[in-house]
Amino acid sequence: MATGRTHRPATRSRGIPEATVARLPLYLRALTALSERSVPTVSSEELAAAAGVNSAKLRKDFSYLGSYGTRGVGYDVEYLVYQISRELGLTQDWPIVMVGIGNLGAALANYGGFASRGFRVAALIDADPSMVGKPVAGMPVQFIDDLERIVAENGVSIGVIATPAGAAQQVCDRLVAAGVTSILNFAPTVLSVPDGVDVRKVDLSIELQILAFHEQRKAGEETGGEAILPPVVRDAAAVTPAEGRKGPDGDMPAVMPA
Amino acid sequence: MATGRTHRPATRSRGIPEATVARLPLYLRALTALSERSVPTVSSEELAAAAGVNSAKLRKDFSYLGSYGTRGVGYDVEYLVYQISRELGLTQDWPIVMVGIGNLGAALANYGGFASRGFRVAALIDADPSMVGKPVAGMPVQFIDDLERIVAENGVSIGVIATPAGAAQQVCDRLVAAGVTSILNFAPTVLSVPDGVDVRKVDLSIELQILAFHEQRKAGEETGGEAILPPVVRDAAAVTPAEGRKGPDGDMPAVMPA
DNA sequence: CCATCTTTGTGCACGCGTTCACAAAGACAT
DNA sequence: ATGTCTTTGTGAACGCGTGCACAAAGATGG
Repeated sequence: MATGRTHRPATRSRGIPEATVARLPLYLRALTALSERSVPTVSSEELAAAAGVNSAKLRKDFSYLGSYGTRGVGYDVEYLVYQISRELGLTQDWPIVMVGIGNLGAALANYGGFASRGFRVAALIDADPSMVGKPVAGMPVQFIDDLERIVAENGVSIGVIATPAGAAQQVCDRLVAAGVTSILNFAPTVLSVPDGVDVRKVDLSIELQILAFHEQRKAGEETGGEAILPPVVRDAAAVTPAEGRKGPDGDMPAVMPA
Repeated sequence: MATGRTHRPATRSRGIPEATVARLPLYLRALTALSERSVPTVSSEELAAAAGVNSAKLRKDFSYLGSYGTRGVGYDVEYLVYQISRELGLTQDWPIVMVGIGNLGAALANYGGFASRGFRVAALIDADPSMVGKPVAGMPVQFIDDLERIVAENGVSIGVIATPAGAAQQVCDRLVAAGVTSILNFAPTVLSVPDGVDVRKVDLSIELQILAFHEQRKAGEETGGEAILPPVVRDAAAVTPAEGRKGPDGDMPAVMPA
């Protein structure tokens, strides 16, 4: 299992930087809102504020796409919407399959943001026979045995995994074998995929843990002026790693199960 | 500051790099799995493989926490689980409130990963009166008017927003005013918060759009050796931005509504 | 046509994060 | 104790992303 290469070499010289690509949807959303209000043009300063980024960063981002602005005026909203949409590949229709129609999967299927921007849910797939046929988001759930057929018949290249962690890798393998080359993973697991397959990962509990870290730091700082030592616990488990290797001693607080 | 002979981690300063913090939950998950299988020690190479990262990166990440490994052996699993948990602030209990109990909010409330690692859902809040009192994930939904009281009584410092986009900023303002200093936002909006408040954002459609970009590039590359021009459309809207500013002309494909 | 004003596009410097490569440190065998 | 072997911890180089600051470009007005 020497796979596991989830990140790409990113040696695209004339490519658009990853960080820029990640912001393009942000700009697109802000521009769409302006478009709906029939705003004809927008300056980098205004658009940057709406997207929550620095204006210099925004201009540099757009410079990778080309010179689409007019100096002294700004950017044409409609034109920019089209250019970014095209760059992101949203001018075409992307059929996607969603595997794992539990609580989260059903919520995602119902989530409007999925279907609204060029993405079309081609099928909902689950491994639970009692789910099969039940309508979710106006669409009958299909059995996982049909996964390969569904992917092939619909030309699906993007899959969404919302299964439990234990099933995710297996589902991933089947999706990849069937021809899917991009995966959005909601299961709390690291997926191994061959080269050429992109995986993006959304993990709810990880985000919370990152917030908790910052929250703890804030709380620790306002306690006093201590700048070096952590605020609280520093006594228990303050042993050297070597001697801490004994066997079944459960003095650690059970922080989590899975 | 580069003293060669400080046996203590003096340069621990106080700042763990953001990128490292974002990976700590990943390591923690892998370590927890090892712990459940009663694996006593693990090498950086093995753990890195399980977490899907480079082993050098993992060692450098751990070096920010201190010298918790044993050369020639590896890391003590239980000890490392405890150290990372403490660093992330997971040894304490974090009460959180979730606002917006629609499809997504209900799914999140039911999602085990939330409650499992030191986080406790203190309250579910919604603005829809018909939702109030209904049990979701074994907990009655409360009305949004009680938001401030709930936050204060439970000492909540972390809030999760799963409302529609239109309501997110308003809810955010109320949470912040009530004392919440960390927000996890699932609504597709840019939130404005005062300094000192952390916001993390999970946007499902943005992730899909990023995947679509890479997917399009893959498709374009395998078409042929064209290296400069984009694969397809290059005729329509190939006008200068200046003259494209006319009024109500809908020749752009309607890519999305909201 | 010229002057002025606005806003873009970008060269440049800087800081962060990643990766390599290796010395130091400890385990283990003899 | 000594040597060998394994694995950590980290110095250093490198590349990417960010933000500043400004010249170029075009609009606008006289």
